[in-house]
Amino acid sequence: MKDISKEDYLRAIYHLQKDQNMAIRSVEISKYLGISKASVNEMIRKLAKEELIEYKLYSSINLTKKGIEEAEKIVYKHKILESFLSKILGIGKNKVHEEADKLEHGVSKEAAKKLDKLLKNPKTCPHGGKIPNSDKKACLLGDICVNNEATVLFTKIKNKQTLERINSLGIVPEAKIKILNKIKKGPLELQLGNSKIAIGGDICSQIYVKEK
Amino acid sequence: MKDISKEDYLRAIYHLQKDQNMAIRSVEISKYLGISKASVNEMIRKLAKEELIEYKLYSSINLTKKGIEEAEKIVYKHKILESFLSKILGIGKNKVHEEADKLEHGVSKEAAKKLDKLLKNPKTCPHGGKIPNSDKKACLLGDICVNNEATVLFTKIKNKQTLERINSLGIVPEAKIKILNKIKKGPLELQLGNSKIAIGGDICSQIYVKEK
DNA sequence: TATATAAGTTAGGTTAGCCTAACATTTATG
DNA sequence: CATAAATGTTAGGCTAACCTAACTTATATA
Ligand SMILES: [Mn+2]
Ligand SMILES: [Mn+2]
Ligand SMILES: [Mn+2]
Ligand SMILES: [Mn+2]
Repeated sequence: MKDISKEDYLRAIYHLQKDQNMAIRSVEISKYLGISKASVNEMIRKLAKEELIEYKLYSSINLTKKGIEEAEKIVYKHKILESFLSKILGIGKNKVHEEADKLEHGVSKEAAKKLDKLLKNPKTCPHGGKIPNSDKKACLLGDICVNNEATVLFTKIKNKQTLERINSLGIVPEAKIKILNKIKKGPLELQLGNSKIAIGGDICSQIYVKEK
Repeated sequence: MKDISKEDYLRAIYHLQKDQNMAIRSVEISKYLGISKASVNEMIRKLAKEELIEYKLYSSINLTKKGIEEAEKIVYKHKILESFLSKILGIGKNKVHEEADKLEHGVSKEAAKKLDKLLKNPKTCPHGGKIPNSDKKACLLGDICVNNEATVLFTKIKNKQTLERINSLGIVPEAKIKILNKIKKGPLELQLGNSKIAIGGDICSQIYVKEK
């Protein structure tokens, strides 16, 4: 079976980037997957060559739009399988991740959709993680039009200070936002819950969202 | 994921040996799996080293008892998965083999048993093949005691003429037999349907059965 | 801001599982 | 029973995905 490793890397990167809400470091993939830094480095280059991730020498890593698409396909299968194993087969929640990690590479899109339906379209996996809807594609916050609404996926910010600021504004995964106003090459005004905030255009191109 | 190839080889060998009711040739594995003769030769040696098959240079191949056990584990998973994909998910019968071929390596024994129960313990897969019961272990016909009953699994006969004779007596996979009499180092007398037949002791050690 | 520590890279290797081409042995058949 | 065809083996090679050890670059902190 092909691409098993690539799929595991993509799912790992997606998970880490969402978890940290920023671009990730290769050592984290190494720790998450239990694979040496050298091997991770090798795979990182392959994924970059396929334009699934953005990566420069000695720098941090983040998924491209194409990478998010691919990652969500496998995350979707993984979480649907976990739900199936847990809710329908009654297998312990502590065991389902490991088994889904194997099955995710073999299950077809068709079968995953049928499982989804059988489960009555769950929103989350047994561990509480959101099951992605890969029908809606990710884009950058800056691409959303005025008056439209979107959900934050995660950012690709590199700097920790910048991230702190963004997080403290409430720009975190799953946050719902509405674009209020856009000034050419200037800041973006948006509604987030009850508060209105403004974000620089440069940062807007570092935030992945999904349009509602 | 480890042992994927080995499991595919074991399932292929089990299928072929049962299908032909005799020891098989490596070229058949090659054709069945779409793998070169050279590669099959390589794997054959590994399986023989692990005592999963019996094999001598330039000779035919058959599963050992241990090999049957291992093969049945994967055949069981394969057919249960096919049944699940077909009957519960409603995936076309023409597609389920391919998908089960991938999933069989990742599904746990526990999950397979739960699927089995969910399906209400089917006896056959969507293509009509018997789902093996790996609780009962295979042994040689000669090992069965007088008055006991058994089901033929398959033979490990090498010679085509010998096989013809055995097949024509009704010693074919799934045949039910009862041992009527055993003469030390002599022939075995057995009941097969309405007829009583006698089989030489040498042949008895070439027929795998499962005791009832 | 110098230096220690962490992170990332490179070089060199291993293993499983595949391949083709050439050669050896067995089996089938005229 | 000789020879052609089929089957099996060997030699040599390849790729993906891993590894360790040594080295380079970036980051943290005193
Ligand atoms: Mn999981
Ligand atoms: Mn996996
Ligand atoms: Mn099948
Ligand atoms: Mn398989």
